[in-house]
Amino acid sequence: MQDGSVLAVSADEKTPGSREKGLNRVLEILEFLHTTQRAIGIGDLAKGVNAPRSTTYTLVRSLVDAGLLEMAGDGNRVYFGKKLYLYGMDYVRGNDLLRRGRQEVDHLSRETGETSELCMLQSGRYTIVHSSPGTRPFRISSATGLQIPLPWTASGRLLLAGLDRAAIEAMVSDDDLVLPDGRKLRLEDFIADIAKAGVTGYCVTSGLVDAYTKCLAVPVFSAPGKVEATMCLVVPIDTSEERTADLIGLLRGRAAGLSIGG
Amino acid sequence: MQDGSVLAVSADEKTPGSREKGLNRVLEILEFLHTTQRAIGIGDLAKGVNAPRSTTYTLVRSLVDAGLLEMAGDGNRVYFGKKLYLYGMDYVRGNDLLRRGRQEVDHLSRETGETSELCMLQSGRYTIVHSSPGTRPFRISSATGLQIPLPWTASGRLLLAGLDRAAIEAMVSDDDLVLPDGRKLRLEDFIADIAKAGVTGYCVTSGLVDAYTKCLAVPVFSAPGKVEATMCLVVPIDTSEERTADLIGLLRGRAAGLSIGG
DNA sequence: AAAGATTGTCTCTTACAAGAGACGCATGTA
DNA sequence: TACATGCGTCTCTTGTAAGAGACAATCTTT
Repeated sequence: MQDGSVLAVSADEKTPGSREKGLNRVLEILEFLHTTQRAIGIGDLAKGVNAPRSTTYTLVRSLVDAGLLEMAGDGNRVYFGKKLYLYGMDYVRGNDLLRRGRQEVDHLSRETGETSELCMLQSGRYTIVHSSPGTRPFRISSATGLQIPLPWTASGRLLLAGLDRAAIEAMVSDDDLVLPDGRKLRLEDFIADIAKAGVTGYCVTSGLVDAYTKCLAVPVFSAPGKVEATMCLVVPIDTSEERTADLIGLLRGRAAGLSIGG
Repeated sequence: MQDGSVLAVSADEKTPGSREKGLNRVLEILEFLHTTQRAIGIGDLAKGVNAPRSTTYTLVRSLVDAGLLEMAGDGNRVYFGKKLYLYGMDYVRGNDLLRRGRQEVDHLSRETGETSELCMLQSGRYTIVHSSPGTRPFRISSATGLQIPLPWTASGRLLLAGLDRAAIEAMVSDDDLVLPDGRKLRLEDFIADIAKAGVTGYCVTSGLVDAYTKCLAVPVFSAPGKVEATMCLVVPIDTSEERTADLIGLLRGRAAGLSIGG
């Protein structure tokens, strides 16, 4: 059985006299910096990942030497380093879908004026991989790279299309089914949504993450039947039926262009 | 007394019964993938970084679980993962200079038709952080992220401007002074070049990396006197004096726009 | 079909890194 | 002048992860 608990950052403290593996500490550090989105002092970093100060200093030094982290302006703060940027560019280069998807998303948001996003599964969770803000006065933006429970989003329903019931259950925890406003989704309904989305080839959700927006998503295939990513538009919840349909049509066309044998 | 020997990838084998730290192995793995620029089998990866197979399997599993690496299409090859891309984007977001520099470079290459690059120091070595190919029939391209000895480039001379003699010597090994064609640069000449570049505010080198190109570089400052990056154009070696001067003027203007109090 | 190479998993040992904590040096604040 | 708080470095111990190597299961080659 898969042990899903990668990076159980805080939470437990199982064995009292247990030491944490250095690599795991590093992974936690990176993840922590990703959430803070800013340079942070090493002391605070140690607190943040709940690691001993001495260990943290050692690890940070290694990472800085390697260029994965950099000391930020002041002198005693750290943040991501150039190496990570370079590796990230390597990833983009080796990944046609991401490269073209980014362009398509930028293009879509300019064309429609709506916020547009490219989403993928990332270690079992929904992730906004690239987003381009719309031209509307109010910005509907979720941070790139943010991990969001799958049931909260239209894309989540598409990304799970094709998986069997057991696989879906394994990816969705009970907490995930609780929406930001406190409502609880029924697992049955979610699974039904997924099935429906798989058939219709698109998905629209209204007022799930917040009360003012509607999310229109379509799948991007990496192989027939395999949903690799989704493209979505985040529009005001009162967008007309007609415009919604138009936008979905547009999305589907573009997604088809991205897909490989869809 | 900085111990420069991070990632002494191959080379020594000092203590016979010595074990390598997991984190270092990971750093080597990442660096190796960066050089190969493609997905690679775990067995080959182990060979490539000269690590035991069992260890490599364990580490790769951790990294894949964490999303830093991904199993590539076939199923038994690995390459960089989405997480690294996300971290890289975080780096870009937190780094005004890089963000604006990338745009400027893209713009410059479109405007001049020449290959344009943004370069920075990366753990003591010259690194092409972003490059945009020119429109010339022959492409002069060095891979992004490639680490090149400082003395081979015009940018290298500018990046070291402001450092004292000792600091320069510490950053340049004897091997670095040997050019690709076998000629050996004198350290004195290199240091003199640096001083001159610091005063004139630009640097031109001809036929250093290869016999057909000339490199025009200007510094980008992050603080008065502190060279954070360089922008450069790679042009045919027979480019006229006049056009060269024009291009340098253009570069200087753009670099000034990027600099913060320069 | 036998021999060889490769792949993924597992076990066991011991070299060594994670961590506790002390230390000196800066700050800040009573 | 004392007292507290945070930073960076260092030392020493011990729990544990790196690594050697055996294993069965595929694929290639001959």
